[in-house]
Amino acid sequence: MEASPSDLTGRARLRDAALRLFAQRGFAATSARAVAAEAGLSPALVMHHFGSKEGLRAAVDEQVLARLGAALRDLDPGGGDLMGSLGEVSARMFGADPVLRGYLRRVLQEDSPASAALFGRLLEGARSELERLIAAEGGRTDADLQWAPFQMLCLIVGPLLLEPVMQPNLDRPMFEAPALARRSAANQRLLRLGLFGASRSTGAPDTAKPARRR
Amino acid sequence: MEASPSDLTGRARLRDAALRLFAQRGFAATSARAVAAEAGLSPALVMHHFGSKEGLRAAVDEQVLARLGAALRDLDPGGGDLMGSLGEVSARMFGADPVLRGYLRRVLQEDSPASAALFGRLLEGARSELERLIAAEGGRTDADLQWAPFQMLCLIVGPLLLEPVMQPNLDRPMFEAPALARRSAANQRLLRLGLFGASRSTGAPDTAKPARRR
DNA sequence: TCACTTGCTGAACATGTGTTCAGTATATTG
DNA sequence: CAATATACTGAACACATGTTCAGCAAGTGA
Repeated sequence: MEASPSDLTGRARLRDAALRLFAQRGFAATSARAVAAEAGLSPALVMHHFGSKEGLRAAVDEQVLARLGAALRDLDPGGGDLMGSLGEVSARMFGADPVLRGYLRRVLQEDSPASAALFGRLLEGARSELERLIAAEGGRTDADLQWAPFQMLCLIVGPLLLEPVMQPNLDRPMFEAPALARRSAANQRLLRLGLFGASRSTGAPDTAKPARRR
Repeated sequence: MEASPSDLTGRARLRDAALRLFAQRGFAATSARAVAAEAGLSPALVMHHFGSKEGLRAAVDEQVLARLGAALRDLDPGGGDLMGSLGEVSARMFGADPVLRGYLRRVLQEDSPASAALFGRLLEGARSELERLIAAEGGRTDADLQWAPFQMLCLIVGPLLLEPVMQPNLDRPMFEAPALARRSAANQRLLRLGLFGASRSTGAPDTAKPARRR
């Protein structure tokens, strides 16, 4: 059961409103007054609770990164599905919440140390995932192992970053479940076989159905 | 021979200064006064020449898209190198000019119709490139042909978008020539063979040297 | 010479910004 | 009950913003 907005404390409502507006318009383009109005509260309350607009941003960052960190943490345990788990988490995180998507898009666009650190964690995840992938495939590869994790991340994070310009070129929402599943499958196939390999059925089963009309 | 800043007309100097600052800080976070100061001119001149700050943005957009369009236009003629030509143009465009890179990053982050249209053109380029790739490979593929062009673009545009968060995780500049060449090679290999295919020497020759220390 | 356009400026205006502060309810604690 | 802390507000402050406007200097054509 979700708590209705008016049930939350002022602090939480301000933080949520800020998350929404920052995701939509960006930090610089969002005024403290707009946040307060969205939350139905007084602008002065922002200062009371967070000290400054920058403090508000920090609080929002913290909450988002906590949510993201939690999601990334219960990613490992299965260990079986190989890189499909990244598609999983991306589905659970990004697919569910367009606001979170927008905010993450903004964060990954900055060049603050915090952003670089977040990306570093994603990179580490991609690296270990890649190692498992390689091991499962027999340890044989001619690929550029320094760059491969970045390629993985580009494939996964790219659609998130490009959503605003990509979506108008598609006929169905990019982040609904079937599209996500299809993308995840396409990424796995690309990484394992390239565009031209025949899909021999070794390794993970192909769970994707091309469930898109047209 | 480059024209020194003081040789340019006020209008051009304002536009160039705006390009620089928009690329660096974003549009919303850049004041008309800051642009004027960067150009060594009066803020009122922005209004005189462009009517409004939005007009200034339009002028900058126009110039950048013209530059980009020209670069994309003399991409086709060769026709031989397959998708390597995209690496080529990306090297000539993005590698050369960090300012242009920053600005393009900002543009691809917006959700204006102009941005979507620009991406649409990139997408079309990727599609035709992909068709040539498939034809050259014998026309046989199990890949997801609807999604494949997006995958290509993610691999190419991803490093551009992620530069601010990626660069701190690397020990060499991402957009110097050898890194670009290496990335282009890695992308070609990934698309053709995946991470695990043996690099049989059919098709385009492998022109990349892993010219990176460490 | 005059009139006229063009590039450009300084000062000002109205508005929106982040932030401060005194003060008011409401609850909690002694 | 009084005392105190907490959540919250309205009005104000200092400042930055986009924009306007009257006017200056310089070049051009008649």
